[in-house]
Amino acid sequence: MNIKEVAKKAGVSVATVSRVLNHPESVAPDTKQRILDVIQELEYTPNWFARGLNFNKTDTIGLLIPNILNPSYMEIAKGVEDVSHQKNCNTLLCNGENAIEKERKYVDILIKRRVDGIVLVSSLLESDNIENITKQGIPVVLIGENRGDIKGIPIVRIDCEGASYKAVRHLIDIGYKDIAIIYGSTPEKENKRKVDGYRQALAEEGITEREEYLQEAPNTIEGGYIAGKRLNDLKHRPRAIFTSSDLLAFGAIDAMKDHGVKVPEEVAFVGFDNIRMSNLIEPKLTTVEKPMHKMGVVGARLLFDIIDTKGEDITNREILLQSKLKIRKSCGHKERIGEIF
Amino acid sequence: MNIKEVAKKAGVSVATVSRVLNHPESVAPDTKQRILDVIQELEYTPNWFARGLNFNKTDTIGLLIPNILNPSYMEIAKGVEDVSHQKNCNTLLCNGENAIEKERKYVDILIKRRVDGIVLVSSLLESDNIENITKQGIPVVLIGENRGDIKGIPIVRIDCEGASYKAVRHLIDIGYKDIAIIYGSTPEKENKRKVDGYRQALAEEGITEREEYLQEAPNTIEGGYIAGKRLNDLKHRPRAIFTSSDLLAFGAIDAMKDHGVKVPEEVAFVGFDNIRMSNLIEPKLTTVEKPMHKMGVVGARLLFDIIDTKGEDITNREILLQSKLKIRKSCGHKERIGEIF
DNA sequence: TATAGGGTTGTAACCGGTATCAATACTACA
DNA sequence: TGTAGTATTGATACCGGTTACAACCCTATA
Repeated sequence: MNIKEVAKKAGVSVATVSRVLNHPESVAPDTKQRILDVIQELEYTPNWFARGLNFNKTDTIGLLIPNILNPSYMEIAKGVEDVSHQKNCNTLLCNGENAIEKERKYVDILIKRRVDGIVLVSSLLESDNIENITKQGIPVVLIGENRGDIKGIPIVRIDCEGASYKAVRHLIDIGYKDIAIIYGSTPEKENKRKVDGYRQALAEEGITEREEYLQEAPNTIEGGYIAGKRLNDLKHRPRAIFTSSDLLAFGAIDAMKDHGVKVPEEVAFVGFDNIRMSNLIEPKLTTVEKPMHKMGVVGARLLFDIIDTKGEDITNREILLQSKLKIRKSCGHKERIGEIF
Repeated sequence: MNIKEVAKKAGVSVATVSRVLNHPESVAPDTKQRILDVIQELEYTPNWFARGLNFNKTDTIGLLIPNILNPSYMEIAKGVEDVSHQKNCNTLLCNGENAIEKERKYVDILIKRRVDGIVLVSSLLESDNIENITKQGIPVVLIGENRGDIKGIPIVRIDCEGASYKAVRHLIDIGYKDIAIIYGSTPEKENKRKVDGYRQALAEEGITEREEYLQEAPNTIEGGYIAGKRLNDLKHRPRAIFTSSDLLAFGAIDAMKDHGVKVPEEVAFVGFDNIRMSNLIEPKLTTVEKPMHKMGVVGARLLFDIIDTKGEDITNREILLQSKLKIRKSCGHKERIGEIF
């Protein structure tokens, strides 16, 4: 089942067989046909390793996401995979599990496997880790918030801070003042920005910030539940809660329901991401629509641009996609709020 | 950055360097240390392809699932990945997108890449496709329903038919008679079994089956919505709906709400899978608890058993995991049902 | 002192391909 | 007919490792 067998059976040299596969135009038509027939008959496919050894190319990209059970990341992954598949390229999906050591380990593996490029989604990695990748000649593209100190690496993101500002601003506009935030503990930088946006909206309105209204939690439904419960246990309970992800909102809303607190009548909610489930829960969740699939697509395209052009000055590019607030029932209505507060 | 450089710098032959990496016990301690120092200094890692060419082993398994946006499959994937990662093995996650051609294409890629084994989750592939894999000496394990005609391939599954029977039986027990089913169009075999379980429960009770109560739909929230709407538009509307997945239930419940039909007062629901979201929607969904993560773990362990032992008569094994009905609010209460019907 | 045997190392064949270069055959043209 | 030019093919070095085998050194024993 190797090239020698094919060559022997077709009565040619291995070079000719190799040529049929790589430069078919340079082989006489009848010889070519004979060889192709033998290839088909023997179901021969060139050895993956041998090819790699010569070409040093794998037609594989690495995709590292923080958590494969988080639909928001999976939608980004889907976008990346769609492009990658279309480019006849395989995707090695790695699950960082919100742990920097695991991310590092995966990156090492990806480098070892000589992937053609790497997409990092909301990565926890620090700049020297990432530089280490590019130093090996492997292109990298970031999707989601940057750690801030990483320069020269192309990135696709949304304006988290601005989006959060607008979300909280909306709560203020419809009458809320006691607004809390539940933000994920990872990725740190991204959530810091969301907190910044929240703070800015409050500050602008002269609302003094309460420290106990800032709740950090693991970015999961369970995390949201715990943080929601904590907020609910406060003496001075918030009337509205902004969460840095929809999952956190789901958990917090569940906590409210479990403790007999009505949403949105007693506590309003605004989430972040607009995952598919966000308009299926009760009440439908007002949330920041993050163009997840598109982020994946754009990020992957950018990566392939760099791979195909060997990266001629595409680096340093930053692509900012638009997000917008999707207003649903979970933050109540102006009229009703007027009645209640 | 190749083995020659290391050898030169350490003043030894390439063979000795290679030995340090593969059979360190056969190298004199001081030589070994000197070489290790050079390796560290030069940040040398053996070329992936060259190693593969010699060992014909990739430390990679392939994992093919029908849809990466379906949380039910992702939980299985997580289980597989957990084991694989623990085994120091990489996982190549492939998204079949519910299309047999895409599955075939991915399997070809996985074979070409000489993965050490393949896990197929609820695959659409036919027996000859799968035999083609094992013929190449690549172990395969199936998770989820079998197509029925595939023999000699180990499989981890639950009793879909029995679970569905019990689910519908529960609806009957609490007083429902007009029970519809919404089942996913893929994977065909799995859903056929669920329909069989549904039918059996009805037949046992002498309830005549209505053809219009059998609704097939793509296994997504959107599919559930459409099927739910269709059922709702019937002249003789069902009083209870069993769905072959939670996603379908979510969509159908959403359709009911949009059309002002109360759940569970006017239509009861029972889903299948028990994905994380199923007890967050309103009303909390009664559903068949499928041990997804465990299925992934068990399936992956089985695969590694076969890989490690070169498959000595482990084939033919079938592991049946237990599922149970998780009763929540979406199918109403006996008392209340008594009032309504 | 000669020799057997273990420990350590180097040489070179090999894994399965690709690509360079030279060799050959064939054509066209002077 | 001689020769240049082109099309086609084969022999072989090479990609970067692993490993069988041989060679060497050294020590222990007869």
